[in-house]
Amino acid sequence: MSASPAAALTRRNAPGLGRPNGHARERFDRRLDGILAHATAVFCDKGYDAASMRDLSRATGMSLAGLYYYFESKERLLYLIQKHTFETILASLRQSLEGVTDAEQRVRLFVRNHLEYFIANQKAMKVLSHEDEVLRNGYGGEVRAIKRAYYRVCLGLVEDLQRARGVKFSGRIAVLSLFGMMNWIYTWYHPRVDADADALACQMSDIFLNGLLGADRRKTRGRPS
Amino acid sequence: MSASPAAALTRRNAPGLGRPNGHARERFDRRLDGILAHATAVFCDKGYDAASMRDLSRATGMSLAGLYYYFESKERLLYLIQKHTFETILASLRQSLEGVTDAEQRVRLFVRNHLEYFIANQKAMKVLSHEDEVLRNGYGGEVRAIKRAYYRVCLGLVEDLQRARGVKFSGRIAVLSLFGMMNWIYTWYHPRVDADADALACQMSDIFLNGLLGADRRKTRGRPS
Amino acid sequence: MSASPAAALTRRNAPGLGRPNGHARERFDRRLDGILAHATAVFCDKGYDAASMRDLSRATGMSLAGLYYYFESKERLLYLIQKHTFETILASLRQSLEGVTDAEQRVRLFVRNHLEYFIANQKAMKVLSHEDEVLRNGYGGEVRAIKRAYYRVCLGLVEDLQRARGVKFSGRIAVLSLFGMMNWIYTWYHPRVDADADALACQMSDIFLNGLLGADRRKTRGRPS
Amino acid sequence: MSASPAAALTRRNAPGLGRPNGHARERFDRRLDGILAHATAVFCDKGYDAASMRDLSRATGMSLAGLYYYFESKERLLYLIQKHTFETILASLRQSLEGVTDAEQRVRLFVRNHLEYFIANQKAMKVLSHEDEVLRNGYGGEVRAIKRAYYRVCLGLVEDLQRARGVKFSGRIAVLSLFGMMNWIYTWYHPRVDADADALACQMSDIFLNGLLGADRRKTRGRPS
DNA sequence: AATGAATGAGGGTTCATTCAT
DNA sequence: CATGAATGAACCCTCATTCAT
Repeated sequence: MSASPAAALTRRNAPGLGRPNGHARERFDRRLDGILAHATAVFCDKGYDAASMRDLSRATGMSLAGLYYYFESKERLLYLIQKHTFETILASLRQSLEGVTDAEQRVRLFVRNHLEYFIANQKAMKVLSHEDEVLRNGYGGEVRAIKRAYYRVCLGLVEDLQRARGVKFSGRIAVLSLFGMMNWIYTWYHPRVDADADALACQMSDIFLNGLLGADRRKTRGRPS
Repeated sequence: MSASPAAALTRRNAPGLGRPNGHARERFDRRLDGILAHATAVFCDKGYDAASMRDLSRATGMSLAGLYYYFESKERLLYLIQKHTFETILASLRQSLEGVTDAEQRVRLFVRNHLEYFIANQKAMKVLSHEDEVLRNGYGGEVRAIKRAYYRVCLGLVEDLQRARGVKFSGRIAVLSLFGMMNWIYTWYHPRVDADADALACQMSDIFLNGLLGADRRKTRGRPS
Repeated sequence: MSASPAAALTRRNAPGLGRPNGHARERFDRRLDGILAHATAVFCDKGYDAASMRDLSRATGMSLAGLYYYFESKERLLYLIQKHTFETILASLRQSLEGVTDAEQRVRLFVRNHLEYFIANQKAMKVLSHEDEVLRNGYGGEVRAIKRAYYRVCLGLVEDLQRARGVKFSGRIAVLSLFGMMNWIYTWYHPRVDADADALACQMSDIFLNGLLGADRRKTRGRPS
Repeated sequence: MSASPAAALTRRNAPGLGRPNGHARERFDRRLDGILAHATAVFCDKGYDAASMRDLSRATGMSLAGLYYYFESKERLLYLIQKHTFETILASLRQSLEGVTDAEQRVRLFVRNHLEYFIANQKAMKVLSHEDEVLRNGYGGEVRAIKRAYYRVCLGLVEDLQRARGVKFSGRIAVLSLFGMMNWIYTWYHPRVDADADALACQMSDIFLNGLLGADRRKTRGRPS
């Protein structure tokens, strides 16, 4: 997995086509990542639609036309941000799960990975969560594909757990509820007042796992009359 | 609680100042509610920022200028939608809780009320959830105040439950997690494939309540190593 | 001369066509004059172009549509104001000059009449002076005709003076300079700090008359080198 | 004093930040001055409020959006016109007065400078005179400050004259009357029928100076009975 | 006698984007 | 490698005006 949003992505003006791995390319990528970071902050603060290319120009200190040297459109900028964010969290997840076999531990690791990344990259994650529907056609499809893959990993973990414990519930709703809990934090999380990622992951994992597994052990359940 | 967004709200051109409850007023309010409904749909589909007054004009079949006869600004339109939605759900909640004393039942009722309203008014609830930060100053403040009130009711119910069962956890995080679970459904709920509101409420309540209360009865807990 | 702008003017909806001098007509005219007065104030404060019919509606307390019951257009409103103002000042002038034969006195009376009316009806006079070119076609022509008549009266007085004193100068420039002096006061006159109309008239008459007549008695004249 | 409205003024898109006095800057300023000139003509003909940015776009042959590349608002356009006009006339005045000590000559020079500039730049001067109140806040304040300075220069000259000749009259009213005479010409001056600036200056100076100084030498004065 | 409801046209301004340099 | 200059389309909103009632 690339550490840089720029490195692995096709671009409009990929420099050094004739001389791969050149210094020019590195410099280009570094610039590009810088812009991406600023764009993330701007999209996070104002929302994709309300953010203008001029806002980005101001934030990056680069001219409007200069931006277009790196990115062919505003939409592509959002796409690059979202794709990179998703790919990074997915890669980090795979690494995290490696070698762990216990079903519950694996779910806990999923939650922790998600929240750690979320809190360490709050702005990007808000852009991912909040600007979920704006990308259309090609861009949208690609991002949705990664998202589906990520979702399926989680669903798989939860179904493994079901099998391991012999409990029955809707995996879909369980997983989507979990994502709700986790993704919603962009609306309320404040680093200075709220617990850190690990603590949060612990609490949410508890709620989620107890909620699913402890279900059959409690008495008063069911719909309110 | 008024069944109409229009009825209880001050407006730019309030007709019938001399004869309250007159026919003119009724007709006005009906028109206004119609516009509000269409606007809700448009804001839901395109997002507030991306939706233009021309979109609304098209959707309502009313001229652009005609829209401004009813609403002094696009922002006010969103405000009216959000305020009415919040007020209605709050009123419905109060009615729902009336006479019920069991702490767990009260939490379950909160969840059911929220999800029932959410699913019955999906578009409005998405606009409420998704366009959370766009309203500024006066409008924003008013809506945020109602939201805080709604949050506090929920927090109160959860703390009552804590006291009743003698369990300890962060009410804040519990409640915000619950809201996350519930509000996130606007990103995935499809009436034709997913369970109805009651069933959903039941499952989410179970997860949430078992998650909080069943915690001490399970063994393998805590952070993954 | 009518004391009311309304009485002598053709109107769109002249009530009581079948019963002249009826009470309805009187009431109509009174209403109309009230509107005219408010409109004068609004045009004075914001300028004709920047003033909207809504501003007038607000200022008069009458509905937008109600305004159109009395005046067929915004332009006509300005026309009525300007025409009435001009006609009144002209009528007042004629009365003032009646019986006076001394050429200088007649000029002084012209100045005094102008300034007295100007200061007593500052707002109307500003609207007259400042919105000089906005009226087009029919309306514009009519007002310009009265204005020309007024100008000619003044020119006549000055030429009489020339003949009486046997001095030579451009009557046109003299008269237009005088109008400049007088009309410009709408840009600076403050009732509380500046002298009253009579004193002002006296000073301006002095400047003007000494300027024209004392010319041949002074030595250092002519263009600066 | 700059001969170009553009040269001395801060602008939205000031090119050549890194290379002052570069060709880019010159080209920019030339463009800007051209727009300013067209805008002056349009404001003169239709009035500021009635003139639309689309009118300016048409007059300049530049796109609407292009206009905004040079000027951040319509109001700023008027501001630049007025400020430049005032500054130029003030600078020209200072140069004109230099070395001249005779009090009367100095007043005559003031008049001549004013009228020469007025007639050479009729449109700009009309915009200055007629759109006197539309600028608000910062813009208005700045222009008003220059105007006050210009007024004070004139008042100073007139007071010097008073002292030199030992005559008594209200300097304020004298000066404002003089401005009235001079500024009013935008309402009537036609280059083809009226005398040139010098002749006009001579006549107005005569009226004004004789008016003030010859006052005590004439007999029949004072208010008409 | 007066108004509520409605509109087409147009207002000032900003948008994402391009292209010659 | 990056920008200054420029644009067509669209933005939100207000305009003078009408007409059924």
